[in-house]
Amino acid sequence: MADPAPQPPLAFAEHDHHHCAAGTLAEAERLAAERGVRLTPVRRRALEILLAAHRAMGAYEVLDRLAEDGFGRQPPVAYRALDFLVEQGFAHRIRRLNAFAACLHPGDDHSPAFFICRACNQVAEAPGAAVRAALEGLAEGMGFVIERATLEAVGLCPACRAAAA
Amino acid sequence: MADPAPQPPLAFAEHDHHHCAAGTLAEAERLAAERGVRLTPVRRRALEILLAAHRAMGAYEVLDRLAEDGFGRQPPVAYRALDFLVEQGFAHRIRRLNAFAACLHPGDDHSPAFFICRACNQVAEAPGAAVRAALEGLAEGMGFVIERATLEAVGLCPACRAAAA
DNA sequence: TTCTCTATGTTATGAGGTAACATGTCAAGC
DNA sequence: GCTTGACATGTTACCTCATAACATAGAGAA
Repeated sequence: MADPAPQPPLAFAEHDHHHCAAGTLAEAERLAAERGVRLTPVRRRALEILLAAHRAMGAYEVLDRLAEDGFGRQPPVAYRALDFLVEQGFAHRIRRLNAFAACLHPGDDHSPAFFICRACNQVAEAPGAAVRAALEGLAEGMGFVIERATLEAVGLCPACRAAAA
Repeated sequence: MADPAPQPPLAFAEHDHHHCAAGTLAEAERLAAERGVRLTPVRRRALEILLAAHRAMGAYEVLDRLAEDGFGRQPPVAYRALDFLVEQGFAHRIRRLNAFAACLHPGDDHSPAFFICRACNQVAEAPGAAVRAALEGLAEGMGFVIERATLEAVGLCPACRAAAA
């Protein structure tokens, strides 16, 4: 997975990353306690890794970091932690990239849309309510009941578009 | 890939399948000629297989059928044919299923949305223009330029919903 | 304490996907 | 009619992603 550009901002807009990561982690802890699920060391560490990277990461990449920290080095270790995070809405799976990314708004609206820059691989998360509504409109017409939706766009982020021009 | 239900209809509505398959194949041939690209035997056969199955199929499953018909039995044989079909808009890739499905409206609007029934694995294709527009709205706000979009919903089709109730 | 449920760790294997190179085929131009 | 170049097909070999199945260990309830 190439990573040529020097870390363009996440929502394609500058922000204080350390602050947002710490806040999100705290929020995840609060939600886990509230829901009676356990944010165990591996799970917590996996979330920290995703938050620190601030980009989509493959499961095996997360696994390597976990192994460095003394956790198991077999694939299920990473997949289990990541699956937990996704179930709880603390992370998202980006199917187009076979990768995972920390969720920046745990607890909110959970049909986010993703914008994936094909040049720098950055992923931006946007509230997908409007898109979801449009999809629901189609579904109703055919009697289909939506449970989960994958909304992913591939293209160029502002920075890479400027660089390419 | 389980296939428990007895082939519910594609757009979740009854229709003459042989007719729609033949028509789509003819249309694909016409478009290929018009565009100056070659719908060679493997490619044509791959499309026939997808049309006949009338559901999403994994690349290796398509490969098995191609091999039975005397084509190569190595993965690239299937992937190349399928990639061609996707490029030309004769088929779609369903990321959620790691699978491919014939397009029923080659030549039309090509940002279709897919509805995947988790019970019977049927996939319905719907014109995604409205959904696409909503996504464009989000993208504009952040200066992102969309090139391709993946719009996939997982849920229950009318038949399976009725069966489950 | 003991039982049970959940989480972690390991082995092994399945499924999806591609790079690189050799061979074949067809049509355009000499 | 031969050559050449572009594109298509076939093969080997390999990579990445993902999960099934089973063993072990901790945490919390009775």
